[in-house]
Formats: sequence, structure tokens, C-alpha cells
Amino acid sequence: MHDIKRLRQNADDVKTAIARKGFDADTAKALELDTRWRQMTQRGDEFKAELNKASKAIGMAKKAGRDAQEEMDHARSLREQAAALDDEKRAVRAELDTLLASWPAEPDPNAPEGLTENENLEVREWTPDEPAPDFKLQDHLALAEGLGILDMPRGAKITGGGWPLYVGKGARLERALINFMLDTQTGEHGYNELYVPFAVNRDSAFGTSQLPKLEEDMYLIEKDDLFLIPTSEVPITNMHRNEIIDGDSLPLKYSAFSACFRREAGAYGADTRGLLRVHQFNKVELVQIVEPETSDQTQLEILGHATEILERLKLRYRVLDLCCGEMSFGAARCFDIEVWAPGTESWLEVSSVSNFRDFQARRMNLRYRAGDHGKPELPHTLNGSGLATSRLMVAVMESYQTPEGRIRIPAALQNYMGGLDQISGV
RNA sequence: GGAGAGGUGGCCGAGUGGUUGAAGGCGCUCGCCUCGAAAGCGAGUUUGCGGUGACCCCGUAACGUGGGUUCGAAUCCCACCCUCUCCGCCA
Repeated sequence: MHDIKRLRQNADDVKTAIARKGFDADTAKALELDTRWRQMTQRGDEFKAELNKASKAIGMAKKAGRDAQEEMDHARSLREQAAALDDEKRAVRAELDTLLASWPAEPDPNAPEGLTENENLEVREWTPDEPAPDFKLQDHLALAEGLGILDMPRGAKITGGGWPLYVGKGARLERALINFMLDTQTGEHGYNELYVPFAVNRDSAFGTSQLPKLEEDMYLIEKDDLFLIPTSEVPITNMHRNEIIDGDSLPLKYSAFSACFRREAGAYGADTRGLLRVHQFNKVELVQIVEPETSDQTQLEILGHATEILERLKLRYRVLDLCCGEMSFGAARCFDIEVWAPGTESWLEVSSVSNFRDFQARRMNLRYRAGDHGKPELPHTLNGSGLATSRLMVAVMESYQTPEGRIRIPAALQNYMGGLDQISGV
């Protein structure tokens, strides 16, 4: 959500910034609505002031035993005028709020210019110190089906296409990845572990800015008007919605595992093979709520926490600085981490590390108070995946395959697999 | 799902439809006192919006949420949400 006060002062700056994301914000319309709203607010408050005064006078008159019929008639007409104005004002405010809520966040001045993935900037690439394989690589689907550890057809039977069913060692490997990641983030990087609800209400979905834009991308439980979470960012960050946090407790660092659900409406094509794009996947999420001055640094810290996982798994990855048009609705700056899938021969997004600055905080009325005195202020919120499994699973399987079609277990995961060092069957 | 009780400031807790943003207590902050502390005494201590960029000040709004009655609602009426207790069902 945008700051109306900033808009009053710097409408052109706001419009220009948002335009970098390829969005044309009608700031003139917003300013006009705001002006009308303020005028009506002022007039309405004057009516109410007079009404309050009149009511008190009536109260005193009655107490003194005097008749106050004339004053009461006058007060009634005041109330009616105030009420009419209020209705009108509410409508204008609703229109203004809807308009403001539809604008994406302003990108950071340092975010790369551009609207398509071609303008994303590669920041760095990391390659493990391993010899290149000297045999023909299979892709993850062929490998996993060959071993019987992934059963997409039965997943489709149970639910539908894109709902993976892991079997045996495949299921165990998925769980090992989750436990490894969660243990690393909570045990070593100082995140407080949460276990969150997998469904959220509309206020929460609005707070982290999935609503209104992404309504069609989420699963809606109509009967209860709840959304299945597309990421645990939503329940985690909304934990403190409508709260004033003690500044001394910042930064707040939370990590949680959750299943994530995405309709992927409109997504189709080559990306859909196997586990590349599915409706349900698992993810360990990292969220921080910090003081504004530190958020840029925090973003790099989270990026490091996420890439640490890939380095321990010895998986090749690269980091992209997303251009303005590629960032999510609420982000001011975003770094994507892509892991290399050698069998599929493509880079797979396994994490987005985003700085939302005060955009989400304002939407969800999340504030903090620095020191004992002073006004509540908006903190900055950030999150990053640390990491998402289904694609990570692809990279592990394809990178650790043997010429016989087996999958070696990365050293970092062997303890989580009961000491197993290779999958050769279910 | 059924029955009942309840939601008031950071916390506890009062509040007969009338000058109540809200008694009292706790906590916290500042001051006095003290060598220092405790105790005691005194003062202060919610947030949003508008006037105005900030302070002060003025106005307005907020007692779970949203409506309604009324000149006037924390108080009366309606709907909804949440919490607790009991019963039922259930992983």
C-alpha cells in the first residue's frame, strides 16, 4: 500500500517509480479523490463538533429540568446532514483505497530497469568443485520413474495433474531436504521456528499483497472464504498484523516449513514436465521484520542463508537481480536464486529473496515503537525461500545421478536418510 | 454441531443512556526525597484521521467487528467474529 501523504507531496515521483514496473498509476485520480475526501472530512467534523456541543447542552438542560425540544430538533437536523456527508465520504474513501491498493510497490532505485526476464541481471554464479559427469544424463522424471520414487500418474488419479505423489525413498528424500533446511535455518541462522496454518483469511492475503492481484492464482475454500497458502510468507508475516511491536525485539526472524498451493492458472508448456511446475510443493520460508535502516543489509543476509543450503548440497546456482517488471507486486528489490538442473538443462527458480520495505507493513498496519517514547513507525518486511523443495529435488536427482540410473545422496543429507548413501529403488 | 459465559487502555479491573478517551489498581517514565536504593509524595503515560511538513494546540473517530435506535451509546437492539466452559462428533 502506498503512503497517501507521500502521494500528496510527490505524486510525480510515485508515478514515475511505479511506471518502472510497467504499471500506469492514475495518481491524478487518487489526488482528486483525496482532496474531496479531506474536504468532506473537514466539513463532516464541523457538523459533528456542533452536534456534540448541542447534545451536551441538551443533557445539561434536561438535568436542570428544562424543556429542550427546540434544541433537539436542531440537533436532529445536524445529525442528518452529518450522516449524509459520511455516506458520501465513505464511498469516496473506498474508491481511493481500492485505487491505491491496486498499485504495485515502488521499486528500489538500484533495481535493474526492464520489464522482461531478459533484463534480469546475473549477480553471481557458484559451481561446486566436482568433476563433470561423463555419461548421458537423464532428466528427473525419467530417473524418478525408473526408480519408482515418484508416481505422477497416481497423483493425477488421486487429485489431478501436477499433484505429486512421492513414494518410498523419494518421500524420505523430500522429508530429508525439509528437515535439513529447517534445521540449518533455525539451528544455525537464528530463525525462530513456526508451524503455521496452511489456510488464511482475506485480511491476511491482502496484508502480504496476494490480494487483490493474485486471487485467481490461489485455491479458495469458498465455504469458509479461506485461501490455501501459496507460501508460508502469508501466515508468518501476518502473525503481527495490527500490532505495535517493541523496537527492542527487532529484528524478528521466523522460519517455517509449509506445503504451498498454487493454481498456476494460465501456466502451460514445457515447464510442466515432472516436478518443474506443480500445484503443491514444500518450502522452508525465511521472514524477517526489521528496522528500515537495516533492510538492505538484511536482504543480502537472507540471500546468504538461502544459498548456504545449495552450497552444502553442492549444487550449482546463480543469483539474479530482478528487473523492475519481473518483481512481485509488493517487492521493492528482489533477488532470485536459480539452481542448475543438468538433466533438464535449465535453471530452476528455487528462491525469491524480496525486500518489501514498508509496503506490506502499511497494508497490514504493522508497526514498531523504537524506544519508550516516540511514535509508532512502519518496519520493513522481507522474506526469502530457504528453499523450495520440488525444484530442489529435481536438481538433487539430476545432479547426483549415476550411469546406472541411481541417485547418490548428498553428504549433507545422509544423516537425514538414516545413513543411506544411494537410492537404487523404492 | 448444541448449551452457557465472556470480549473495556501495556496488564488487571470499574462503568445507572448525559460534559467518559474512559474510575481505581499494577506496570512504566520524569521529578522530589536519599550518600545510593527501597518506601513515600507529586506529575505524566492509547492510536488513527483532518486542520498544517514537524512540535504545540484545536476538531473528529475508536470500549471485539459491522449495522441500528437516540439530541446523545462502552451502556439499548440486530448480525457477525473470537475466547473460555460443558455436551456431542472426530484425526
